[in-house]
Amino acid sequence: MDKEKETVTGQPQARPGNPLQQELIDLLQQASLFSGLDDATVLEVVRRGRLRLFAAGQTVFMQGDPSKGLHVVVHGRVKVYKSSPQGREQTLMIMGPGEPVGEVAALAGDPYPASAETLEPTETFYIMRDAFIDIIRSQPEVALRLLSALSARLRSFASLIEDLSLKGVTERLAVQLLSLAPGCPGEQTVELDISKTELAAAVGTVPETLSRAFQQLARAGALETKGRTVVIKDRSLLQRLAQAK
Amino acid sequence: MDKEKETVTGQPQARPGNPLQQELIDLLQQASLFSGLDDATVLEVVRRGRLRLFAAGQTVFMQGDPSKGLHVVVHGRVKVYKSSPQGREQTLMIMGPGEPVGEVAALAGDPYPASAETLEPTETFYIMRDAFIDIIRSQPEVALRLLSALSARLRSFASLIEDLSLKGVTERLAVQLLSLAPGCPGEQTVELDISKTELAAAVGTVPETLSRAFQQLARAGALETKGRTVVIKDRSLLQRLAQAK
DNA sequence: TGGCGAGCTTGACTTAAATCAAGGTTTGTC
DNA sequence: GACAAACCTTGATTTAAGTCAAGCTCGCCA
Repeated sequence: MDKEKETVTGQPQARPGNPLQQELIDLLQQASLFSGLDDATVLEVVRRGRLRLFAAGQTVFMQGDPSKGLHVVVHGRVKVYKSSPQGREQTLMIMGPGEPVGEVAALAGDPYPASAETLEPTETFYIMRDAFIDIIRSQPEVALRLLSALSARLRSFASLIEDLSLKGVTERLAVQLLSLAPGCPGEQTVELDISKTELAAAVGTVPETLSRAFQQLARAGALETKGRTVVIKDRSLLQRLAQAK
Repeated sequence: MDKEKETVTGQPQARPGNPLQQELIDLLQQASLFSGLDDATVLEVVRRGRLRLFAAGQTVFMQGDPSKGLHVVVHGRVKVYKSSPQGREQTLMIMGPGEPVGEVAALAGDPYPASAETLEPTETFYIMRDAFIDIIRSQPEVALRLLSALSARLRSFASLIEDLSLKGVTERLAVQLLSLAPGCPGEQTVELDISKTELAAAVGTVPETLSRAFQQLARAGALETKGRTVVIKDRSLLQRLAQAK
């Protein structure tokens, strides 16, 4: 697996614009940022951006890099994270198809406040900063949608802060698992879509501690695990275990 | 000091509109959310909101309350925080004059994701949700300003997450102190504008641990403290001590 | 001015979680 | 199908930070 990094300025691949434009328009209309806009507007957006391809594990941007534009994930997944000099990482969010990445930096023109890398082969639609600013200025609908995307993110950051500060690792893991499992009562099987090492970074801990947290939840009777498969045996118990320590 | 709490629905005080309108317009034009707007627009905003007065330590809203509108701090300060059942608190941010409070909930119409209380006697300008939505729809400028306010907040939340997850208490305290002190080199005196107990909640710890963190910084020669006065003796050392543990 | 109380500090102790080290398991590749 | 490389788990140890319990300091009010 080629893990060679690539700076923001490099262009992994740019597809020719014309034959695929309709496909792209369709894709962007799925994205919450642009959905519900008329074709002409989306066409304008498409004209001003381009597709970029990334291999699995490739860096999309690094914290501190100057921001030149923003990405909308077309398919694949992008992890946004902070890392310490000692090599520990805290995942801030994992963005999937339709979700924007790097828009905060693009808005302000500041350097990226965090790093981003792909978790799997990923394609993004990339819009340069100036074009993006034009679009939100001329399309109030887009600005409103962006506002609601940022609000949602603020809420999720606030609860991550709460959990990191006021809860223990086991509680945070329980929270995370509950958010992955769509929430019907009774037994329920969840297939993790990331490695446990990645899950540890998302929960804010190291793999060893994550492993012990899984043990604790299993010993309590809330779940069972086998590899990446998690069987939630007692959702309401798990909910109780997710409360502050 | 009357510490009696008051729900969001209660109205602490509503000033009569007319004679003070010009004063209010001036105040709002200072607020980053509305600055640079023409008088007519601001007048429209003023018409659709009202002033509210809060005593020191009074609850502005509680996490989970239904959100009815948003506040812009006119004077005083409001602390936004999360709290655990065990009574520990994590401060998310402290908002001063001109800054909006509760706008994320107001935008989405969701319950407040955190609680807020005043740190001192405070006056806010309060706009009901519907009026606020109207304003951002009809005033793209306001939407853009709100976007930049939310972006700034996201950046600060992201770095709080990073610090909580990847740094120790002493490092976080150093970060906090650096952000309070405007940043010229050489010796510098900072007067804390909150109690050390409040500072502990902002740094994400308890007063006992905060006290020991101050000791450590003092023993290292970075600063000296006396009551609420902090003398930064070696700013560059403090910056080094603020790096990840 | 004296005393009361909140806020702050200090010390001893406990607990949670990171680190270190090693062994086992899965996965993917040739 | 065998091997290597990640990935994951387990145990032992260390360290950071929270808790508990006093005692102190300072500002405020009677």
